[in-house]
Amino acid sequence: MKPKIQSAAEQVYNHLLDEIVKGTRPAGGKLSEEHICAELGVSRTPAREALMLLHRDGLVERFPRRGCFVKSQDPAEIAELFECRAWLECLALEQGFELIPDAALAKLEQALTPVGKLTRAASLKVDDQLHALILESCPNRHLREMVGQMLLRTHPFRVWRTQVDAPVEAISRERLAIIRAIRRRDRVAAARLLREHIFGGREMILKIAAQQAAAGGAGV
Amino acid sequence: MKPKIQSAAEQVYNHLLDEIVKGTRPAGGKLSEEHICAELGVSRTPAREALMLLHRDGLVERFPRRGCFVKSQDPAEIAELFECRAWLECLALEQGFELIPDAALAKLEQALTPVGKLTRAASLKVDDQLHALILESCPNRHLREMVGQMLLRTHPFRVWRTQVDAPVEAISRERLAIIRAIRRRDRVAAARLLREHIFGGREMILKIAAQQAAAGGAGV
DNA sequence: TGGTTTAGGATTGTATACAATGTGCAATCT
DNA sequence: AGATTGCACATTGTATACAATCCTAAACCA
Repeated sequence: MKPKIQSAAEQVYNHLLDEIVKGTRPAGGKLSEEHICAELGVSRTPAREALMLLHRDGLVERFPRRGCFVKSQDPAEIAELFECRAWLECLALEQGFELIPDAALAKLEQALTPVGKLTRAASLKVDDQLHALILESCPNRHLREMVGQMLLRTHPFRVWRTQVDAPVEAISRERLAIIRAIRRRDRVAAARLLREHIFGGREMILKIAAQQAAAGGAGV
Repeated sequence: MKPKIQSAAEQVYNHLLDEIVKGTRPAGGKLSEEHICAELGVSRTPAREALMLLHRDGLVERFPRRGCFVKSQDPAEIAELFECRAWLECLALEQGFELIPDAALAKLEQALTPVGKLTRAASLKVDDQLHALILESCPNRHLREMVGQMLLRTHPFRVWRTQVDAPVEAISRERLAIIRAIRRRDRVAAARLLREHIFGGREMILKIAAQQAAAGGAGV
């Protein structure tokens, strides 16, 4: 493990990325360049660069001469986001289907075996690993990049689920079904289950968004 | 038409984008910040920003502390690029299938009618319009963005075809078949024809790349 | 009282100066 | 002769200063 020295711009980028993805930075919040500089102890140049990178990732909106804001998505946009992710991830799954190593799948299946008593954190971790596995097994680099972007953009919404009483066991069963379908190399079933899994997540997110809109008034 | 005042960074971006897409800047060529400044009469800050945007578009490679280069793609990468574009564009076509206005299709069909005597330029123009139509009719914004990126990244290779005696008439017939399939709302046929059309283009590009590799020695 | 205008402050866009790092060549040593 | 080390140069990364624009709000006029 080398210390991996990284530039100031990368540090700012990673810091802000982490905060946005984890939900620390509220959606719609302003990202003033000077404020970021003061907070992280760098000059405006790397701060600007980091904001541009976050804009590239679709996590930040930039308005010329007005500044940057953490991207706030209305329900329609969220729906489109998950829709697109479902398409692309299913595509990636189908393309790399034969390349997914059974050993990794077995490990994931084992991590899910006592489906009844899984903590939410453990379930989420397996979810990450499953989607990462699908991503990495895709042989087409461009598709990999795009699926990665979709995962990144939808990631901020995952924390929402922790705020609601998500049916952990049912969702874990969905994941298990996907993994087993891949293990027995049932292409169409795996793709269908994956799509349904992502769309199920979308519905849950949209439900929470509707609740928030009803409660908070102003959208996210 | 407002003059649409644009920032220095945008001007540099548009300028370089145009040059790269049109093939004026040779693939693999270095893009020195200072050199660009001197050429376009701006300072290094907007030049850097433009290079970052081109990097985002996948048209420029950035090596830390070493500089930027026009992205040079080996045949395997080119193949992957067109493959990914075919998948995404077919997806976009299917999603926006019913939304493609017949009037626009009719216009394109008319522009192709005397298939025998079409200039290469006219044929390319119709190609642009056809793919733009498919892109714009897709209702999912994220998918639109991604298909747009794919079109951008594959665009530099289109000029290659002008260097070879591409069978203009045959390709025009392919386009006509796609348009007619959409007009009669034959979903599966349209998707299949579009995929074959893009893959055909890929094969042609790869053939030329192989020729260039054989002739020039060093890759693009 | 309500709308318009204009000064003020704050923030982004751009230019430039400085610091850090990589590259290439030449001199030296084995 | 070949490899290696050291130095000079070129280029990128960062910091800071200046210019242009936008937002706010108070003052002004009808």
